Amino acid sequence: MTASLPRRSLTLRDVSMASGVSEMTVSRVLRNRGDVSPATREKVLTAARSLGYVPNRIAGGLASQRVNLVAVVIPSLSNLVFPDVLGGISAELDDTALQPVVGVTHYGPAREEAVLYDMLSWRPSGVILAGLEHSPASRSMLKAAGIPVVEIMDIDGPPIDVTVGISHERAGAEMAAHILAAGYRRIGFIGTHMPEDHRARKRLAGFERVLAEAGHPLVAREYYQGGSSLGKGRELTGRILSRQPELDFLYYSNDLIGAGGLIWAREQGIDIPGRLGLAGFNGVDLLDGLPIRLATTDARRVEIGRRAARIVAGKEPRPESGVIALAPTFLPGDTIRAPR
Amino acid sequence: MTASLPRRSLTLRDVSMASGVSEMTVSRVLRNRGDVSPATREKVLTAARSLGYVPNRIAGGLASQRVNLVAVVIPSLSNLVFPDVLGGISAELDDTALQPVVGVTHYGPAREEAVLYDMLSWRPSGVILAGLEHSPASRSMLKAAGIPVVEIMDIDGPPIDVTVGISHERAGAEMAAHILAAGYRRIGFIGTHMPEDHRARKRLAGFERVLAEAGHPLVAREYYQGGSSLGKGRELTGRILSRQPELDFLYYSNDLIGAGGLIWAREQGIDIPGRLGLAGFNGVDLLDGLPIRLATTDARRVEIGRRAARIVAGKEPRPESGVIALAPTFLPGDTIRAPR
DNA sequence: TTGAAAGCGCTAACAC
DNA sequence: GTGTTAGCGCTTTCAA
Repeated sequence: MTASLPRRSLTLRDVSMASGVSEMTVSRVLRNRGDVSPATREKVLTAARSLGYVPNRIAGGLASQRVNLVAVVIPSLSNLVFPDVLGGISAELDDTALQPVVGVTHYGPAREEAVLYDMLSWRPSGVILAGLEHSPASRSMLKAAGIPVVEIMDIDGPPIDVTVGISHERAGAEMAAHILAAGYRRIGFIGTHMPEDHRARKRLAGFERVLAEAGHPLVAREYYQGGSSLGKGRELTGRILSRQPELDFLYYSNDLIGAGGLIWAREQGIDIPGRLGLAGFNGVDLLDGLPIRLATTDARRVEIGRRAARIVAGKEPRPESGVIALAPTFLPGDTIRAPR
Repeated sequence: MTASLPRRSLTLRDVSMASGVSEMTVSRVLRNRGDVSPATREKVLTAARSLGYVPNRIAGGLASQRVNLVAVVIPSLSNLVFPDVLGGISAELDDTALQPVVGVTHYGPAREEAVLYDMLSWRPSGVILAGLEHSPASRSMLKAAGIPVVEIMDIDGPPIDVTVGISHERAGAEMAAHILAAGYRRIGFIGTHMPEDHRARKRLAGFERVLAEAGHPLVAREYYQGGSSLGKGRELTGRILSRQPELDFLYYSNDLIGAGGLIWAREQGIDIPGRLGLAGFNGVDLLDGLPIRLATTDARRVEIGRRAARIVAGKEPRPESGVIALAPTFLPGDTIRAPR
C-alpha cells in the first residue's frame, strides 16, 4: 500500500473555502490576532484541523518581514560544552515566540562565514555566536544585519554588539594562582594545538603570565591535534611525564583530557594530589561520578546561554558597555592540594 | 560610538541598480544558474560583495516553492548519542544543497508534535526523526507533508515512510545470548524509568525474552528517573547489589550508567568480569580511555545518520520495503567473560 | 467583527 | 546571454 503523497500543501485558501470564512479571518484565528467571534473561530479551527493544515511560514515571514528565529552559531556539537550553552539558550527562549536554529562551524572561520551567510539569509531576529574572533566579512555581515548580535563565552576583546561570557585570561590566571598557592612549582600544560581555539589560547596566556610573574614559569607543554578524549589525555600525560618526570602539576585545556590524565596517573600509582596535581577546564558534570574529582574552572556555560538569549529576546536590556562579564569559578575538586 | 543599524536589509534590486544589471540576471549570478557572461558575472559579484548583500531565502523559498532544509527531530542533545547521529547526517548532507535544522523533543510526544508542526511550517525538503512512536496528529502531519520522512534508530515497527536503524529487540536478545554463553546466570537490569524511551523498552523485552527462554529469567531490576550519569550508575549499582548480592551480571540501558557501575564495582574490589559481569548499550567512544572497557552494543549511530541523510538527499533510493536494517554489533570489551 | 486589495523579495517561464 | 511578467501564500492596511 502506498500512501498517495499530496502534490502541494494546503493553503489558507483551502481552509477559507472549507470553513466559508475569508482567508484574512482564517489567518487571524490561526495567529490569535484581532477580534474574531467565537463561532467563526470554532469553524476555522475545525476546518484547519480536519484538513491537517500547517501554516506556511515562508509566506508568512515574507509578508510580515519578521521571522521568529534566532541563529546560534557554535564551533562543535561533540564538545560537551556547547549542548550546555544551547540548553541555557533554549530554556530562556522557551516562553517566547523565538526559536533557536543551530549552525556548526567546526572551528573554521571560513566555515563560520558560510554558516552566518546562510543563517542571515533566513532573516533571523537575532544572532548568538561563540567567540569574539571572526573574519572581516563575517563582522560586516553581522553589523549590516541590523539585528541583535550576541557573542558568547569570551569577553577578552571588543564585541560587535554585545558579548556575554567569562574572561579566559582571568580564568587561566586564577587557576595559576591557586596552583602556586598550593605550593606546586614545576608546572606543565597539555592542550589542543588549535590556532582557532582562541579561548584556550587566552587561558594559557593568563596562566603563563601569572606563573612567570611568580618566578615559576611553565616548564613543559604538550599539544595534540583533533578532538579531546580520555584516551588522548592518558597518552599525552604519559608522554609529558616520561619526558619530564620532575613535573608536579599538569594544567589541561579541558576536563576530558584532564580526566584521562587523572585515570592514567592513578593507574601508575602516582600520589594525587601529593606528588602530582591536576586541573582541567569547563566544569562538565558528565565526569561527576569518577572516583576523584578533577580540579577545574566552571565556565558558566548554561548561564551564558541564558543571558545571551535574554538579550536577544529583549527580556533584558543591551548593556551600556556591550559587555556582560560572568566570573569563572574555581572548583577545587580532589586533585589539587590545600593552599599552604 | 553606536553603529547605525540599517533599517531594512538589501534586496536584489539594490544589487541590480548598483551593477546596472537586471534583477533576474543578478539572481542568476548569485545562484549560479543559467548562462551569464563572465563580465556581467563579475560586475554583479563585485556589487553584491561591496554592498554586503545577503539573499533573502524567505522570498526565494516562496518564489521557488522549494526550501533546502531537512528537519531533524531528536529527543535530546545532552544524550551523547544524538550528536553522533547528527554528525552522520551533516557529513552526508555536506556535499548537497540541503541543510539540517534540529529540533529537540525532550522525549515528549506533545512536544514532538509541536516541534514537527513548527518545522513543517518551513516546508522542509525532508524530515528525519527519531523513533517509530508518534502521536496520531504527528503521523498525519508527516504523511500529509508530501516529503520524504525517515524514522531512525529503531526498526521494530512499521514506518510512516522509511526507517533506518537497528532492531533493539534483537540488540537486547543478542546481549542476553552472549551473557548466557559466558556462563552468567543471576542477571539484573538497571535502566531509566521512561515510558517514552521505546528503544530501551524494546531492548529490555528482547533481553528478557532470551533469558526466560533459557530458563534464567531476569532476577532484579532497578529503575531511575532523569538523565544518565556516572554518578547515577554508581548509586544504582550499589543499591541493587546490596539488595541482591548474589547477582553475577548487570545489564545497563546505556554506557554512561554502566561505566558508573563499573567504576563503583572496581572501587569495591569486586572481580570483574569474574565475579560480576557488566554491559551497557550504545558504544559511545567518549568512554574509550577508562581503565577497562565496558562490554556494549554498537548502535551504529553515525551510519544510521548517514543512511537517513542519503535517502532524504536522494543519493540512495527509498527501499522497497521501507526498512533499512543495520546490525547491532556486540563489543565484548573487558567486562564480560569469554564464552565457555 | 469581517473582507478586499496590495505587496513582501524573489524565481519560473517565457520572450527577445 | 539578458530582460519582462506574473505570482508564490501570506499579512498589512484600510474600508465596510
